Amino acid sequence: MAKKTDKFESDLLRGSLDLMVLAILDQEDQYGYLIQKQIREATEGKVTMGAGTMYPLLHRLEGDKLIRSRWDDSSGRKRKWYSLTAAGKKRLAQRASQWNQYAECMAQLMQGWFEPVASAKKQIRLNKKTT
Amino acid sequence: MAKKTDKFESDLLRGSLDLMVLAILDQEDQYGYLIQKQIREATEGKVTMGAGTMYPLLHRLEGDKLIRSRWDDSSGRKRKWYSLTAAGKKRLAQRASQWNQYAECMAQLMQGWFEPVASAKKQIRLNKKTT
DNA sequence: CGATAATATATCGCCATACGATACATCGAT
DNA sequence: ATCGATGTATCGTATGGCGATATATTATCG
Repeated sequence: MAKKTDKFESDLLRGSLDLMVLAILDQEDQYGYLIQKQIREATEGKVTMGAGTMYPLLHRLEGDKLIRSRWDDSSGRKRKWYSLTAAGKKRLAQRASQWNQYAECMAQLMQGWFEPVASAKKQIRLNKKTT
Repeated sequence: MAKKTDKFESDLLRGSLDLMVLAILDQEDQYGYLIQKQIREATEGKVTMGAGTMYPLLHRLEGDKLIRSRWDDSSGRKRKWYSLTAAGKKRLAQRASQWNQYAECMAQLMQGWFEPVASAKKQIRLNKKTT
């Protein structure tokens, strides 16, 4: 019914949004609002995380000690900055590998329905090793 | 907590199990129990769909007119065979394309954390076009 | 022949989580 | 003063995968 051609269904995002956030925080520290923006821009608006998804997720990750937060209002604005913990980095590696395997499984089952993922081939930069 | 290294978390499956089933039914008609088996074997046990997931999903797809069922007990066993409808084929194309795009988005965001998906490169068979 | 496992479908309650709505506070610009 | 953007937070709802459970039939093995 909903004719939203340019946005993914939430069930597709489920179970990988945490991975996205972890990956973004691995690059550099961010605060929630920025992460939202980053995801939106990096995916050309195809993946959007509302605040109602973002903040609970961040709290969950912090509760699991995968990320750590600190308030900073030195720039006028009060912002809660998050950074990856060691456990977070480890989890990121796990989840990235898992996602990768899952994508392979899908490829296996979706033979004939897959177009080659051009970007995935070109933009791989193995500057970090998974596990 | 759960140390299931060789099985994916259910949230990862969420939103793509229907796609799997659709893709399998596109190849040939199947009944539930068989689909379960197919998915399990095609993914080397890494993706397993319990009956409590399978049948409700099948019912949902049928309710949406994406698949059609017919009982057959000519082989001794009573089996409910499912086949794709025209709407189902269309949906499959949509969802496959969507998955593909999503995988690209992930690749975008996960730069440096992706290993090359070897199988995805080799086993692509573009015998059908998406959209 | 009786017991057990595999086949086959179905449903129920639980629970995690993505979402929209809403709230609230601050800052810059008009 | 007002308004929009920034920034964080929480609540209720809906969805759907999961384990447990039920039920029936068939095949197998002792």
